[in-house]
Amino acid sequence: MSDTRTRVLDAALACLVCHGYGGTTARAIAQIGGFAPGVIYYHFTDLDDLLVAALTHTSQARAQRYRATLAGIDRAAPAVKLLRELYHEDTETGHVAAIQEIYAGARPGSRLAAELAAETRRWEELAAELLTTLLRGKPLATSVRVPVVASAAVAFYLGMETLAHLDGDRSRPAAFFNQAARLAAVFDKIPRTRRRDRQP
Amino acid sequence: MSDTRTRVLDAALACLVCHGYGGTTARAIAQIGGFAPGVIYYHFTDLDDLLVAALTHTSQARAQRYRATLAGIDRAAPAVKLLRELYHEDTETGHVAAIQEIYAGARPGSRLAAELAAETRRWEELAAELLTTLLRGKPLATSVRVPVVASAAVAFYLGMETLAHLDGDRSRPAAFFNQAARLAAVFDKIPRTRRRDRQP
Amino acid sequence: MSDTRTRVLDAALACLVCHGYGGTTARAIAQIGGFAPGVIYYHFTDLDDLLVAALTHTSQARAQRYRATLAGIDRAAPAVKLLRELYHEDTETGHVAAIQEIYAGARPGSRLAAELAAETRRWEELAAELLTTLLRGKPLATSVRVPVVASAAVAFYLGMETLAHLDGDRSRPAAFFNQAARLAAVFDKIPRTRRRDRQP
Amino acid sequence: MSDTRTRVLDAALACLVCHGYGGTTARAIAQIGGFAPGVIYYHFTDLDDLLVAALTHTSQARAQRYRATLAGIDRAAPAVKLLRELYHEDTETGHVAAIQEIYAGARPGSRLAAELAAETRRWEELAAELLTTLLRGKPLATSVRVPVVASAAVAFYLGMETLAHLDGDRSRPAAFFNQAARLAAVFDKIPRTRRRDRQP
DNA sequence: TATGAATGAGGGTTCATTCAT
DNA sequence: TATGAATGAACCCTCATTCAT
Repeated sequence: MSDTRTRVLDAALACLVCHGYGGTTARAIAQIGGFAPGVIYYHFTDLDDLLVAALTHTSQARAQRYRATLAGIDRAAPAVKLLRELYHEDTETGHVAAIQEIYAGARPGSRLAAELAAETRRWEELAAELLTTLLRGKPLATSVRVPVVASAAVAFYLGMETLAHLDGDRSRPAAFFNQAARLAAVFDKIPRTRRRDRQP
Repeated sequence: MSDTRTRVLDAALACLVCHGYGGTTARAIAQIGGFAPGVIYYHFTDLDDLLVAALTHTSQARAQRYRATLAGIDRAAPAVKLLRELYHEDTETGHVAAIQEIYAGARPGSRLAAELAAETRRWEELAAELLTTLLRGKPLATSVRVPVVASAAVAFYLGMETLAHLDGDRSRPAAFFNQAARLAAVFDKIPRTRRRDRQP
Repeated sequence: MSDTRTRVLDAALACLVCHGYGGTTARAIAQIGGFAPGVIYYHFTDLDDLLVAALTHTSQARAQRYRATLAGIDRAAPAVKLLRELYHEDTETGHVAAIQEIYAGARPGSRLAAELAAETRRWEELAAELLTTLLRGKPLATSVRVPVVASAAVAFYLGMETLAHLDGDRSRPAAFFNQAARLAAVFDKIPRTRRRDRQP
Repeated sequence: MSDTRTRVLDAALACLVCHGYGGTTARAIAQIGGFAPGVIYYHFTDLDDLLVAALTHTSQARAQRYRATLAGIDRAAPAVKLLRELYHEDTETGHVAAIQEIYAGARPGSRLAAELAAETRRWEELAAELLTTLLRGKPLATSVRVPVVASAAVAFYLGMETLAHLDGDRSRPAAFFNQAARLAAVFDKIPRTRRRDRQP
């Protein structure tokens, strides 16, 4: 909770964004944050430990924002619109870039990877909630395993970000959202057949 | 074309798979390949140079295999079946794992990143060809920008692999292919409205 | 100003003396100084940076000593006597040997070479001051361009050291100083024709 | 005597000139000469061995040229004029630059250093011969130990070259020769007192 | 006689981490 | 609580040299 601790966390995220996982060294973080490298080891046992903390820090803050924004949305078109805005926020805050770097760098088996996997599951759950609401009463619902498609959505989001990151081309995500909006319009025209689901 | 050159390439790919991008050091590659680290620098100017060569090596070999396998397929169900098999090959050969590590590690702006972006475009083209064939005559075709969806497919494939890689869980891709098979069955039932497209 | 910084500087000079320019590696310096190689890079950005610092360090200290010792000397015989003593100090402190190695190793165009050239100009100026004083009022003065002869003196000193260094033969400089003393005696017998020069 | 052997020698000298002692590696020499690095080790046991051979190769050729050109010269002014021309040749052929690099790089105690010392002695002898002729019958001769001044001349020549090399400034040698010409004119005006020396 | 592949030691440099202050 | 100096392992890469061909 110390003020410095937060500064370190923020510096680590900023460092991931501008130097990448490989460039996120103790010295680089310290320089960005304007403190001595030793400080890191006062508040965290490890660089790995710091990264884990930074990951949950940003991920949970964003998840909360997503949940709050998407609450009550049950139609695809507005959902896509809001997601586009949220994604825009993600890029502005640097959240996605940082997370993406962690995905890139986390060694399977490490604590960081484990934490990242856990965080990923939370996002899959969030996506599943939204999907469930959107599919309620739709005939397509019978062909769709919600958790699987939720997971696929997260995977896609991650892959999209990886590609965007690679060549710094933000036009791809924009095209994706346009395409999604088009499909959402089609989807929203499919009538709901059943009214009473889940919550009796 | 030297024999050793190929050994170095293969060792680099193997190293990416088992040590990750960050662990793909000259020494690690040499140890895996059973040669002296200096050999690398005899055949390649740089580690970056080696990685670029390894990337195109495996990527183009796989692309050729995909193209050959998917030639002439115009229905979704068999396409999904073949893609599942091809993906299985990818994991067996280590191709995806290696590529995924390169995506993870390539610094934007580096030659490696540029090469990777170029390679990505080739895969997007391949996906676009398949999609075009599948969508031919379908009413959905009007709502779909083929290049965008092709690009999305590549992004999804990449993200899926990243997630699978993270926790070593291969069940996710399996679930994805199952879900895809289900949707493919639905898709294939949609009748083609137009018979004579593109090739008269 | 840190204590260690000075230790690194001294170790670098000592290393130049006993291992030569080519043998002045980070590791060799560290071993001589009794510290870890990494220390060098904590205090200096580069080996080149260290060498530049070491050069100015020793050169300016010696220049000051020369200037102080030779102040007010206006006759050749005592000048030669003092120069012989100063040269003896140079060899004892290792100053000449170190400088000579830097002359030998500095690549033209490098920062080290530039710094060395600047330092050389300072020595030429010092020599010019002495020469001016010695020549004041002598008829020979009309045949002598002071800056050129000063420059020649520095060149000679450097070459003499290079030769002495080559075979470790200190008898050559001794012979040179003897010869210089003999010529100085001749020179001092030439009467000054003009009394009132420069400073009235 | 093999043709290739000479090519290797020339390549080594050329390499010294353009890459310096430190850059005179087996590979660099081979590249300049247009042959495989292995060739060097066929004709020479060592890089050191090659440099020794290259040293004597160029040094003796130049010494012969100097001796032939200066034969019979007994007055200072023409001697300086010829030396200036010879020096110009030295720079054009790259002879001095190469030799200077060897002086710079030869480790004391090495065979190369020993050979260089021997070669230096030969140049000192050559200088002594010229000096003896010039001083014959001059009153100054009594104050001058010919071998010492000859040695000093060689040292000066070497130092001059080192300085010229450092900043690529060829104006210094030019100024030196001008100054020498002026002093030579003065010197030549001193009358010879004795007529019958050495050769009866 | 010449080649090109290969080796392994050692070069400069960076980094996570520790520790006295 | 924070600092900055220090460590030592490891990294990428180069080199003299060897050797099969």
